[in-house]
Amino acid sequence: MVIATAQHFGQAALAATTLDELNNLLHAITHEMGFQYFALSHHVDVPRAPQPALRLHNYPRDWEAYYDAERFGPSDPVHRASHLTSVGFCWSMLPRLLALTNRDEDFLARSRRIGLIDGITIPAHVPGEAAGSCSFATSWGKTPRPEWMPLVQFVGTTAFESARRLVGMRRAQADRPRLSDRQRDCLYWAAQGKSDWAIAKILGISHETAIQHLKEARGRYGVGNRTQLAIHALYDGALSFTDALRR
Amino acid sequence: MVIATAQHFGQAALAATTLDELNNLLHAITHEMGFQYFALSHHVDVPRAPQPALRLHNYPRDWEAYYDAERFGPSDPVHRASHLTSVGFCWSMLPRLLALTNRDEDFLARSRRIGLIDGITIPAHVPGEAAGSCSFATSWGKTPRPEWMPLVQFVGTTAFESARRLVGMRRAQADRPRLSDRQRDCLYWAAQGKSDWAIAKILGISHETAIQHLKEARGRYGVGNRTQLAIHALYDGALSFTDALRR
DNA sequence: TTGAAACTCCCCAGCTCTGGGGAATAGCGA
DNA sequence: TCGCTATTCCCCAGAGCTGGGGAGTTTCAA
Repeated sequence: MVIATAQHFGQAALAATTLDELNNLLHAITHEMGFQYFALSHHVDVPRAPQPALRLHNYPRDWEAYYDAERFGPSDPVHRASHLTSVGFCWSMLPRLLALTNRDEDFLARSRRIGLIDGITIPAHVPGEAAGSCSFATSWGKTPRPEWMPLVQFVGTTAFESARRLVGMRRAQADRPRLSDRQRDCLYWAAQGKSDWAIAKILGISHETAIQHLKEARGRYGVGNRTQLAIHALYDGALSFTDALRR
Repeated sequence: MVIATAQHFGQAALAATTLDELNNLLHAITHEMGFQYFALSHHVDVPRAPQPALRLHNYPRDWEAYYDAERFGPSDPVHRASHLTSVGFCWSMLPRLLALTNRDEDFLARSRRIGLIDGITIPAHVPGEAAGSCSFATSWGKTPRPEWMPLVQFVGTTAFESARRLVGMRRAQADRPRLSDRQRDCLYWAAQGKSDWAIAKILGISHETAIQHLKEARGRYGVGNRTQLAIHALYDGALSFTDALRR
């Protein structure tokens, strides 16, 4: 019974006390759902990450070495696609989700060659933390069963949450920079490509004041230019894409 | 059969062409899952939001007026809790998820008084977009059935994704510019705050070449500065936050 | 009342970015 | 072979951004 499987996994995963335990649970459920491989990770350059990052998987060993050597952690097309949606997706739908570069194609071809034929990736995002996902992959001949999607979605999300708790990912709301209203106003327009001068006109303040607000905003985020300022604000939700893309 | 219900909803939701259609689907599934109310929304001050924000619900009308008057959109404790996790949670567990202020307690008490006794909220985050969630609530006497959690999780996530697509949160694939590998390399570093000169050093090319690649990249996206270039590339997945935030 | 924070305004030097040109090489497919 | 794209390199002028100063008001909470 599918729903019982899900429930059982959910309870076990959230009760797990070590990553090893979770790893074993993932092994079992992966096969139970008809997959051969799983990979649960943060989308960072794991060996070089400054913060502890998640990575649990049973992909072939060669693959991990290749992956790290090429630093795919942050630019893996599957991961990039998972940043665009809140639901799980089949790898076969990648070309419809984003424009693949030559490198992406090479990467995917290579993955297939070592046995990762098709898979499903479940995104897992928590504002202010590194993006992550939980993938399940099939090898030769097998294809993911679409009717199991609800189960896969639940398992992936639950597994990720369990892992997050186990490595103590939760970041304090406190250490997130807070912008003042005026700083956000200026950033809002800056993110739309307006110059300091234009922002000043729009807000009805002097050129120097607009400069001052953005200077202060950069300081709060500890960055040295507008581009990084906008990116950080987007990431922590101070700014949204719908704010930034209306030109 | 639970899994069939989920599957059917998933297909219908992702095939829906209007918010009305989705609204009807949510009505139906809400009752099918044993709830009375649903609310799918972006966590913003909806009536004052500069950009279109999602909000579909069948909560009592009084509630919406109260909610907007008090500007709970961004500070609703249920929403705040949903920013701390990637899985759904029961409202009854709120006190274990965050420290509730007096205002929070008042808000929850008032919600209960008008018939929102208990509920489950499924977070839905996409990096760079306003945070959101999909909640299902019960009225008098009924309590959420924990064994339906996997189903609720799936339905909530899928409904949110469907709504996101319907309000055009995501741009069509067709008009998405494609960057060359080298352009993306330059942008990758530019998004990390590197100057043209630094990018050139890193990639081992001349200063002028780096400038040229970024010039061309701006042209492809039809934007006039680095900030907008980075934002557009982040939005369409050519660049990921983990690329950009690794300083 | 004291202080902190927000908001406002000003100056300047120097670095960085942008848009306008031009041009050569290599590869790939029609 | 021709044309297209990607990649590399170069010059320049002007606009824009950044970091370093300083300084006034208001508001709100301790």
